[in-house]
Amino acid sequence: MLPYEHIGYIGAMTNSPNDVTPYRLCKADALPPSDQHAQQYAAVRNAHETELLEDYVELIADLLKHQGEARSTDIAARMGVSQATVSKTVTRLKSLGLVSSKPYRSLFLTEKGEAMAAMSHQRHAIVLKFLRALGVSDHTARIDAEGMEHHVSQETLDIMQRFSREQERGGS
Amino acid sequence: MLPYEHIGYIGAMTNSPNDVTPYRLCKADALPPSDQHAQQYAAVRNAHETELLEDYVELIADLLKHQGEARSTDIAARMGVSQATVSKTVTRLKSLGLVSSKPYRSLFLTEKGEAMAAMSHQRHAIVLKFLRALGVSDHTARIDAEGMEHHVSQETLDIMQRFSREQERGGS
DNA sequence: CTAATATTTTAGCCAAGGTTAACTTATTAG
DNA sequence: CTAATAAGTTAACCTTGGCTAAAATATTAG
Ligand SMILES: [Mn+2]
Ligand SMILES: [Mn+2]
Ligand SMILES: [Mn+2]
Ligand SMILES: [Mn+2]
Repeated sequence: MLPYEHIGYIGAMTNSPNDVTPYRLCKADALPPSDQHAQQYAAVRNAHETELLEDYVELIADLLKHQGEARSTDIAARMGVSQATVSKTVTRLKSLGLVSSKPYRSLFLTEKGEAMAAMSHQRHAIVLKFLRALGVSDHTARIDAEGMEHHVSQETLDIMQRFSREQERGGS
Repeated sequence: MLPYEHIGYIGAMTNSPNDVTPYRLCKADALPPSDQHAQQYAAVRNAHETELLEDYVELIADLLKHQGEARSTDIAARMGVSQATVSKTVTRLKSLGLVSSKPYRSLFLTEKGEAMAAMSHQRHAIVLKFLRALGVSDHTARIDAEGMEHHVSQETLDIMQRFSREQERGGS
């Protein structure tokens, strides 16, 4: 399958009345049709809604696994925010049925929370491994993966995984 | 340079008193040191602050280039939000010195706005091209790029660009 | 020129995610 | 056991980025 099959939108419909744009001028970087463009931004807004929740449950799962318990003071330190912020977000996580806890006590994940944590963790790992396989330094890969992970579709994840696997074999 | 040099954090310092985690159990996916971990999240929060601004100036530049003017009604349609939302965000862009306009008239970019738009556009283009070169479908690549672009460091961008270039030559 | 329509702005609302400061509860030292 | 310290919560505040409904301005049709 060849890349660059759909470059630009030469034949795309445009409903603006003053569409006198000469065909030749905007070759490869014309605007996508309005509705598709809107879909792109909507997908990003969508990702933003769950981003923080995913990071929290992932971190809580990691702390439970590696430290035995997930205290909100650790979360605050690891996230680099105040404890008050953690407290409020945890309240939200509880109201969403992702986390359970008694006041002043350690945190736990619900079934739903564990499911989300597992998926987030796997996705995070795939992206991180891919970036390292690409040749990105560990430090940078970790930073980029933390943000990118929330904006990578399943299709791209599959391709990233395949790439890492091939790299692993054929890697010099 | 071999990948997977720094896997995990076996030798990392941990200051938690109840650190009885057996060495063998958490091999490849131990938690990074607290301060580095916090840096990751801080970088993401940082990106979130400019994300929308970047998308706006980029879109405004695109509209100016392809349609001759940037009306807030077009922005609203392309972003998939209400005109009121656009109006408010444009007020913010103006207060940040990125956009200029007279009331009820079309929008323009300041020098600063154009600079930001140029950088954002280039970064966006690199990410999109990279995803297509990887083999991701055009539709998915556009969606993923719209979100990923804001979380990709210069180091990774350089590597993506090199990858796309090599793909272009050796591509079957 | 006037009336209808389209565009832009404003006002009032909301949720998320951050802050500091003050308070409450747990844990630890003596 | 009590006092000091650590951890967690709550209250009050802020900015961002959404929304709807209403008002103001521009543009277009007749
Ligand atoms: Mn993650
Ligand atoms: Mn993340
Ligand atoms: Mn962009
Ligand atoms: Mn974007």
